[in-house]
Amino acid sequence: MTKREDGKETRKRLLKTACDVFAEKGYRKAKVADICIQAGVNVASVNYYFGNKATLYKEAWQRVLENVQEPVLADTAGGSPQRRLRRHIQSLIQNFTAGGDIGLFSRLYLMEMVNPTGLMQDAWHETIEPRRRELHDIIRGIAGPDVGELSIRLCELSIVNQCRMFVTIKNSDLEYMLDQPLNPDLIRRLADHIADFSLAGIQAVGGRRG
Amino acid sequence: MTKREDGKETRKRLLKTACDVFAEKGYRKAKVADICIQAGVNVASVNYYFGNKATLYKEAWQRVLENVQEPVLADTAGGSPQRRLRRHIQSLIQNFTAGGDIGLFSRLYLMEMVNPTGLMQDAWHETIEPRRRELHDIIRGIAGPDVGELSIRLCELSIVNQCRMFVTIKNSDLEYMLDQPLNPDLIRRLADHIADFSLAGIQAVGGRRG
DNA sequence: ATTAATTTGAAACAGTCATTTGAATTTGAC
DNA sequence: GTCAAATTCAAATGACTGTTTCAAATTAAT
Repeated sequence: MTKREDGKETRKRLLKTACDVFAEKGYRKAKVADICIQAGVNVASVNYYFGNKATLYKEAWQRVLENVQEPVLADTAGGSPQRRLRRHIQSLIQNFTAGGDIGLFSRLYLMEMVNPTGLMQDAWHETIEPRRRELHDIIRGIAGPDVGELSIRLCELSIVNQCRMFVTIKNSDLEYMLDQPLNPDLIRRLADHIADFSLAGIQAVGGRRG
Repeated sequence: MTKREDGKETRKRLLKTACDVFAEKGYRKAKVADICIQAGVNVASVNYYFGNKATLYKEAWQRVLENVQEPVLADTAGGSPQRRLRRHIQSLIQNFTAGGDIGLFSRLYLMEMVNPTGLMQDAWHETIEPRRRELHDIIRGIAGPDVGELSIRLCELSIVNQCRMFVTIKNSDLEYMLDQPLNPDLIRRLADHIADFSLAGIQAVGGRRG
C-alpha cells in the first residue's frame, strides 16, 4: 500500500535548508521560495510537507535545538574547575562560530530577539538550561562556597557574553577591531584570552567575598 | 516673502520619532505610518519633509550618531587608569541601557547587522573610534607597556561585549538569568561587577606578559 | 499496468505599504 | 483683509511581494 519513500529525503533536505535560511534572514525576511530554491525543490513543497511556513519554522527550530546540546556536555565533565572552564568556553565559542547545525542556534535566537515571531518562546529555555547549570557549577568551584549567588550569575553573564561576540558583532567589524583576519588560529587565541581573562575575573570576585 | 517657521517643529518631531521607531523595529518593519502617527503628524509629512523613507532613515542615523559621542568622553578623562576604567564601563552601560537619544545607537547597529539596509556602512566607525581609542589607552595603562597590542585589543572586546549584553539579550531573559527584576540598582551592581571582573582580567593578561 | 505518493508550474489570493494627489487650512507679510 | 506660500490632511493609487492552492504530470513500487 504505502509506496515511495523518496519523499522523506526531500522533506529532510527542505528542513535542513530551512534552518540555514531562517537563521540567516529571520522568519519574515526568509521566503519559502528562497528555501525551496536553495533546497532544489518546488515552491509548493513546503505546503505539501509542512502545511505552511509557520509550521516549517517551528520544526526547524526544533531540529536546531535537538542538535545543540549534546556535543558539549560530554566534553566538559571532569578535571579541575579551571580546566573545565577553559573547555566550556571553547565549546561555547565553537557553538557560536561553527557554521554547521550548531551556530545556527544563536543566530536564530538573535533573530527572534530582534523581531520576535512569538512562534517559539519556551523550548529553548530547556535547551540552554543544562549548559547554564554546568557553567554555574564550574564558576562556583572556582570562586568558592562563600561567594553570593548573584555574583556567580554575574560571572556567568560576563563569560557567556564575551563568547557571544561572534554572534553579535559583524565579522568584518571584529576583524577591523583586531586588525587581522578572523581565521581559526585567531579564534583559538580569542578563546584562550577569554579563558584567562575570565578565570582572573572569577577569582577576583571570589577573593573579595562578593 | 513668507517664512512660516512651524514646519521646522514638525520636521524635528518626525526625525526624533523616526530614531525611536527605526531603532525598535529596523528599517523594513518600521512603517512610515507608524512613525507619523507616533509623532502626531500626517502620513504625507515624511515625503513632504524628507522626500522618502530611505532619506529619513539616513538622517535619523546621522542624528543618533551626532548625539552619541559627546557626553561620555568628557566624563572619563583624569584619575587613575583603574578609576577611569570604572567610569568608562559605567558610561558604556549607560549608553546601552538609556532609552533616550543614546541607547538607540547600539540598537540601530544591531538592526543593521541582522538585516542590513546597506544605507549606512561607514559613518559609525568615526563615531565609535574615539571611544575605542580611549578604552584602549586605559587598558594599556593598567596592563603595562610590555603587553602585546593584540592582547590589549582582546581586552577591549571582552569589556565592550560584557557591557553590550543589555543590547543583545532580551531584558526578560536577563531577568530570568539573574532571578530578579532589572532595576537601576541591579544595573549599577552589574556595572560594578563588570569593572571588578575586567580589572582583574586585564591585570592577569598583563601579569603573564601576554 | 495500476496505484498512490510526489512533483510541478502557474494562477489565485491576500496583504502590506510607500507614495501621490489635490483640496483645505494655516500662516505671515503687506 | 488679502494674498501667496507653506503646511496639513484624507483618500486613493499603485506596486510589489510572497504564501497558498490546484489540477495536471510524473515517478516509484507492486
